Amino acid sequence: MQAEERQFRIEEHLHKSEFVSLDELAELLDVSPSTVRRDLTVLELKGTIRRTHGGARVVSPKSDEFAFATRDTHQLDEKESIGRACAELIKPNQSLILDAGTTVFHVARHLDAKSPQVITNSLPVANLLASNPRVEVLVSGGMIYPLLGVLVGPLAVEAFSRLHADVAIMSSGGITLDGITNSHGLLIDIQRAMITAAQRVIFCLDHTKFERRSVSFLCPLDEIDIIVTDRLAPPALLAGLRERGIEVVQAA
Amino acid sequence: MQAEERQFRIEEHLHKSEFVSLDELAELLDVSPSTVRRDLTVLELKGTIRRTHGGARVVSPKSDEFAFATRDTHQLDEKESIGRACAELIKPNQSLILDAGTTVFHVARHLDAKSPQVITNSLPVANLLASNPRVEVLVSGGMIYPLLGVLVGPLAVEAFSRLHADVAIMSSGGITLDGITNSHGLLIDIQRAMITAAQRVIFCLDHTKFERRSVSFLCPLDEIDIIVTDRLAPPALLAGLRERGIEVVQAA
DNA sequence: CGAGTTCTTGCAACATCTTCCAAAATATTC
DNA sequence: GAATATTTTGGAAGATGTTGCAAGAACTCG
Repeated sequence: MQAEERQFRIEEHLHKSEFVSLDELAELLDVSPSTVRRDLTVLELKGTIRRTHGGARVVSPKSDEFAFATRDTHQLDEKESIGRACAELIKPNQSLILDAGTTVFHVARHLDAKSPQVITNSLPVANLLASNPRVEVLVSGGMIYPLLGVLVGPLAVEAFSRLHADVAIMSSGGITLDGITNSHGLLIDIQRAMITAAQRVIFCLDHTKFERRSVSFLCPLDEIDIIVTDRLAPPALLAGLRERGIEVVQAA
Repeated sequence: MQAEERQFRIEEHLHKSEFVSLDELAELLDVSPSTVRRDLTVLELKGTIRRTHGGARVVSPKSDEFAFATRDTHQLDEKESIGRACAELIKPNQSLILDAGTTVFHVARHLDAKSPQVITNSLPVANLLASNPRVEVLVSGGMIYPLLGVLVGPLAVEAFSRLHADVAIMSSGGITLDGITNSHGLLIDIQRAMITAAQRVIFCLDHTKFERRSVSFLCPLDEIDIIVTDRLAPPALLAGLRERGIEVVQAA
């Protein structure tokens, strides 16, 4: 049987059953587990499926929650501790702008009743804080970018360009000594407006973002006040950041 | 069973019962208590549940669904059929403004991919449609009114006063021959802006809203094009509405 | 405070994954 | 069509992840 044929049948099978084990597939396709593994790797790269221990699942299960909230368990520990550490930097009664990244979502979870005013363009963050009567949540307008639940477009940019906050809590796709970069072009304008609207700017970046460059340039380093990261961030780059006057916090 | 599958079933179970004991889960999933503990730790990190001694609870009772979506089972059948009937009135490719009432939420559920452009100030509606990649959802900005998940305030009013749509689908607290009334003062300005922004105005009102007057006046009858209601609406008032040129649809 | 329960931590057994290599299948060249 | 590259496949060794258990710490409740 051809590789493509096999992979097609794996996809097909997954549409029916949400999850398949490796052995199941090996038997179904009558090939060795090794071959199935290779096929799964290809399919995962293609983005049509997601590998798990012992098998594979469809990319988006029936869950109606947003992709990142359920799917993204990458660097979960790191993001969690970054979230806690960043929340600790916030003083009571400060007004905050919250970016739409997955790391910032974890910050929101730790904010609790600390800050009475939060401005965000992230639906997951809005949903999270909506149930907390002690937090006042202002949602920017905008078009929903489906997978991530981010509000984008001119309405969002304008909302931020006309508001003001004490602190902006941001995340992005990459950081080098040349500055911060991010992958989604749609987000760049909004993030720029967020940075401009805030007195202080905090970036939450797990170690995988260091020394990485994404497609679009977001801002130079001198616009950043604090960077919160985890223990595994490369010391060399951290030293460089400190040299430029940026406060670096490493979460436990 | 897979770790993910287990965790999904734990979440699912918790949505039903608010609290589960460790032993209960261990038996349900047929794994050791240790494994359940580990799953709970992961889920807590993800933020979907909260661990307690001896088990786990939902993160905050009915947090991810807004009050009305769970609590309001009043006239559920009626609202459901009104929702369906109203959705049928929409022609493909019309742009819609969706109000934040519970009845309108049911309309959204039946829209499917009919209308590629939806504008709303309701978080529940936004969440609902966000997972549908074929619908373009524009969210008005605004402050979250916690219990209902409605976006209110100047940002919301302004968003609607600067947008335009073919149809506005509205609901409210009461209707008489004198016009439409609603209870939340905060919503009045926004609803007025919605009505102004739309070419045609549809009101979805179950029979309990008829001959009732709420605190604030919203609009006179001549701004309404269509009213969708259920079988139990009082015929006298319906006749009066028809006399004034309003199209009345009674859902089965 | 103390008895009982529940939680954390470290550990060993087991399953699964990755990496590498040799055999088989397929493609390419002359 | 034979000889030689290239790709694909299956398997083995070692790394990594997962699970259940037990001992000690921490918590709950009377």
